[in-house]
Amino acid sequence: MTDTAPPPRPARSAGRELKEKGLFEAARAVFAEEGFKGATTAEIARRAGVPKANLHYYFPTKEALYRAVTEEILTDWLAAASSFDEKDDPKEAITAYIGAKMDLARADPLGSRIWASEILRGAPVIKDFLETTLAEWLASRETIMRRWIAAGKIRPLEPRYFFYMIWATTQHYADFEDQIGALNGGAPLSDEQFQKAKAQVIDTILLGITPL
Amino acid sequence: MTDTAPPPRPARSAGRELKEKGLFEAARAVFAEEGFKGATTAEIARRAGVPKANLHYYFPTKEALYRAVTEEILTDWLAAASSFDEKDDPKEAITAYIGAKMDLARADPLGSRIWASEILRGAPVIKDFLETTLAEWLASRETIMRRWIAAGKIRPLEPRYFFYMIWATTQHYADFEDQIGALNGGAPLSDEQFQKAKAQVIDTILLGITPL
DNA sequence: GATGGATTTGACCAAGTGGTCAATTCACGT
DNA sequence: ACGTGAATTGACCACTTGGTCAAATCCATC
Repeated sequence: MTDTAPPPRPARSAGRELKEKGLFEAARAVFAEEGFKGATTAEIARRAGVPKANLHYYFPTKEALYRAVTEEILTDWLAAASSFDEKDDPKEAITAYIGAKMDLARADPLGSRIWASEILRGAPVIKDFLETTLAEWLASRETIMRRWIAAGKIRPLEPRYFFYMIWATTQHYADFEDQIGALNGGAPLSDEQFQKAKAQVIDTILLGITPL
Repeated sequence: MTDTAPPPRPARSAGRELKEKGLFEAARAVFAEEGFKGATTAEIARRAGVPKANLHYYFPTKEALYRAVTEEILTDWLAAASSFDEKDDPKEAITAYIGAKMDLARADPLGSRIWASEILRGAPVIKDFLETTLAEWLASRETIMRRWIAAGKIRPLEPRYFFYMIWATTQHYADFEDQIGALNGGAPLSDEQFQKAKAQVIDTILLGITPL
């Protein structure tokens, strides 16, 4: 993920990677808050504590930085998605998947927000990912779901709308963290609250797809 | 909604309201795509087909325009929310509410996207609404839900996480319309597809909260 | 058709934008 | 100590930003 565009050749210095990481994280925060267009390289550099010119030494353009940030997010998404495949039993697979997605939303809300912001502006950068990798992932899991339906393990439903519900709900805890906080007396969800929410999401969805 | 800041007094001209409406709608589109900071008054004026200086005649600042847009969205949200209260039976009330929220997402995706974008940037403009009106709405509906739980009409659960699931899922169909389209072969959901999705969301959530 | 306020708009401005560049400083092998 | 390439950064540039303004135009009423 850090080999997107290293200006010179071997890129060995540990200090270099550290600074690159600082800019990378600052960029995540600013892109998450302001979106691609609203984010400014000056603000990113300021948060990373480096002069703006130095940012452009590590990342030639704002878009290169944004693409680097974006790529990592897609990787994380796929990693969480793989937890769907670890079990053959629908209940276990879905429990693991929702749990992984909830944990990802909790651990990396910025990633989820950048994704959301990217979709809101028409997904210019990740459209290809959506149309190929994500579409394939979805299609193959739809096949699995339909097998479960045929086996009577879950009730008949359109698998894709089922996944949309999972994506929406889990990502809501990242994207709308501020709204949830405002409704929680101004404080973000505690770990206990979050665990309870996670359990409830899992229970509700599992119950919602049981055969009648 | 149009009385936010009418420069002169009686504001009677029909032409005036029409032009204001044009700017208003253009602003909705641009704010939805680019967020508050990313949106430019020049772009809004361009889409509305008027010179930028004219925009500033009707709306003195970009923020005034944004606030006008935002206010209408909150009104629409509350209108849809009221459908929760029309029935005493949980099944009917929840069905009506989810249906209304899905229909709103379908009819006005821009409003939902502006809301999402506003939350993503920390909700500076609607924070007060979240902490007062929305918090009160939620608290009072939580009371209703707990009554249903006590009566054994729905299974025990934390009402607020239940509502988050509804909000997340319904708004997903607006905020992530482009993603859904990309996963639908590049075309937005047809009316039939959308109706099916709506029905499935309602069925899954209702089933997910039935007493065991 | 003259009056006067409502409306329109091109020109303009100070501040901010992404990005460049040359001059400097640093780290390290010799 | 020296040389060399990597890394740093202040100054700068062309362009865009939100917003202003005064001059022009419209239009209902007299």
